[in-house]
This record gives sequence, C-alpha cells and structure tokens, in this order.
Amino acid sequence: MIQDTAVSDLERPLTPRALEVVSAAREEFAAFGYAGATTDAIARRAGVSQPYVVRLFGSKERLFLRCALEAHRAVMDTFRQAIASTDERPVRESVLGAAYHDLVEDGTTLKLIVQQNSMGDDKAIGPVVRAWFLEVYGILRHEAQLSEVSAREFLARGMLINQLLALGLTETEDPGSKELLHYLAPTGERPAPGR
Amino acid sequence: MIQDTAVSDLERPLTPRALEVVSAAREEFAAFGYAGATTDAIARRAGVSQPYVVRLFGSKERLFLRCALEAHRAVMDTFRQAIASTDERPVRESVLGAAYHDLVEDGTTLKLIVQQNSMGDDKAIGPVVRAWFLEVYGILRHEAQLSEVSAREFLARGMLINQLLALGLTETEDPGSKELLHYLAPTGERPAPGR
DNA sequence: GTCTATATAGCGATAGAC
DNA sequence: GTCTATCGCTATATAGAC
Repeated sequence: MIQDTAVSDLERPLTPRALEVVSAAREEFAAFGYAGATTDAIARRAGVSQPYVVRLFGSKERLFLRCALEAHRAVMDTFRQAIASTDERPVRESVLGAAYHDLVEDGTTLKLIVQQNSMGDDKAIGPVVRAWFLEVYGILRHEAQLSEVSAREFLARGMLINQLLALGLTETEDPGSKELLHYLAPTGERPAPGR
Repeated sequence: MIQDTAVSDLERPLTPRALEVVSAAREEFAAFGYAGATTDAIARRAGVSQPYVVRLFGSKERLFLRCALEAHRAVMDTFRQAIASTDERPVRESVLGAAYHDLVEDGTTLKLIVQQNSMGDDKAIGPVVRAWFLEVYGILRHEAQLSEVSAREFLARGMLINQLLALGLTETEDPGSKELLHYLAPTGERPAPGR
C-alpha cells in the first residue's frame, strides 16, 4: 500500500544520477504499472544496483509517487502553456490539441497517466489520482474556458489517444487500425497529399 | 509472463464453485490489475483456499485470461445485441449508448477492460488486447455502420466513461465532478426535473 | 472436490564494506 | 555515492491427506 508522502519530499532536488533512475523508473512504471514494475528492472535499466534504487528514494512507493506527480505536472504545464499562448477564450481546441500532441510524442508520460488512472481502488493513490483528474478537467473548463460539452469531448478524445498509446496501437502496421489513429495527427486537418 | 493458452481451454465449462471463483477473480483483477491482484485475495473473496484457486485453473495467468476473454465478449455481445435490435443503418448512437450503459452499471467488466488495455507492453497479452480493441472498433464501423468520425467519437466517449469508472469518480459527491459524469446518464438527454 | 502443509522463487528492503 | 551480500516477506505453485 502506498503511504502518505509529503509533497515536499517528492520535490527534493535530485542528483544527476538520481534523475537517471527516475527516468528509468518512469519507463518501467509506464509499461508495467506500479505492481508490475520491479525495482530490479528499474536498476538494470538505469545501470545501477537494485538496493541503490531503494536507497535513493526510500521505497518503491515514493519513487512511484515522484514519477506520477511528474507526469501529472507535465500534462498541466502543457495545457497551461498552450492557454497562455493565446488570448482567445475559449481557447481553440486545435491549440490544445497541438499541445497534447507534444505529450503524445514522448509517449511515456501519457502511458504513465493511464497506469495511474487504473489505480482508483488503491487506498492511498486513488484519492490522489481522482483529484488530479478533476484538476485537469478544471483547467479545460475554467482556464481554457471550454464549454461543458467541449471540455468533455476534448477530454474524451484525449482518453482515446491515451488508450491507443497504452495498447501500443500507435506502432502497428495494421491497415484497419490506421483510420483509428486520426486524432494523433499534429493538427485537426491533414493535407492528405495523395487523395 | 502470460503464456500462450488455447482458447478451447478458456472455454472449458466450469462447475458452479469454479464460477464463483471466476466471479471473485474478476472483481480483484478489475480493481488491482493482473500484477496487483493475488490468488490469496481471490480465494478469500470466494471463500475457498488459495491452492484451490490455482488448482482449478492451473495458474493465475490462465484464470486472468479467462476473466479477460469474458469481459471482451461481454462488450462485443452488448454491442451486437443493440445492433440486432434495430434495422436502422447506421445504428443510432443513442441505441449503442444505452447498451453501453448496461455495461457501466455492472462496473466490473469495464474496469477489467481498462486493466487489460494498460497491458499493451506485456509480451503475451499485448497482441491479444490490441486485436480485441480493433475488433470492437470493427463492430462499430462495419456492423453498426458508423462513419469513421462517428465511430471514433463514440469510442472516445466510451474511453472517458471507462476512465471515470476505473478512477472511481462515479461514486464521489464532488460537486465539480458531477458535470463530468454526463455521459453516464442512461440516454443522451435527461429530463432534469428540478431546473 | 477441497483442504492443510509446504516447497520455491521473486522482490523490496537492510547492513555494512569500499 | 555506490556496491555486495543477504534478510524476510509475500505470492504462486505443488504434494498429498481427507
């Protein structure tokens, strides 16, 4: 069970080495989830010993929380930068969509978000991820000033993209799946040069 | 790692007792995922001993695959029944939405789907869930005959609902979250008697 | 068909050397 | 700051009794 960890602890500055471990942890947690990832795999990916990973962060739980908070902030910062880039209100959805595309490109962040969102029944992290989710929705509604319907539809498209990323459908060559990837294009409309 | 298991094995008929274990397993896997769930918790929930759970299905993996296949079929059957209930083509989205609402009510099935969809990086189950996802999309496109855009938007709304379910946001009293739950209403429009 | 007892392995965490 | 050695727990799986 993930314990209550002070945010200040999660924001403690890290040595370059520790940052490499966080990076490795993000990949492992994004791919296999909190329960499925192992500190050993994280250590091997980072090129350090397993006990050192635990030593650096106190526990697997605290390392996970740091990764999770980082992913959440990446999403919020991305939207806030997009919102700050224009004076239009409501912010055009294509502006927000283009910002989201940046998150899609790194891949890991959104896959980690999917893992977090599947932990609603976890006693400790459940309340946290619920609050985070509502926080993102709040940004769309009150900072980007999207209507109720627009915010919901935008969020829904985001959730589909997240699922496609988590599933790994963005890397298949399946012809039938190509049309499903439409939302992943950088902007709403693509030129479609050939036809 | 989840091994290759013949479908015939997953369809072997079960004794009433074994069905109770499957039911318990579905709940545990839906809440905590494949890695996070334990055969011990499944056994306790079903009121049997832990070794008996393993004995009944051979391994935790095979039990999970049975639960996963069951959830996938529940989704497909639900859509196919809705499609068969009308001659209109494309099928009206409200008809499909109402059918989806039945799945929302039991809760477990869609939470299990979310867990499965977060296992794209699993060597054995990844390819399976990718195929299943495309199968559902195929039903929307070619059996319900939704347009590319309609199918995608409908699927996107479904993914948002799934996330809200997995997060447990359907059970909160948070006033700011209420408007987000709009899609969970039985039909598109609600009377809203009070205002 | 179902249990108790137990083997076996994997993993997170600790101790202590360098 | 980082490693090696290792502990102790937990979890899956097996053996065998009833």
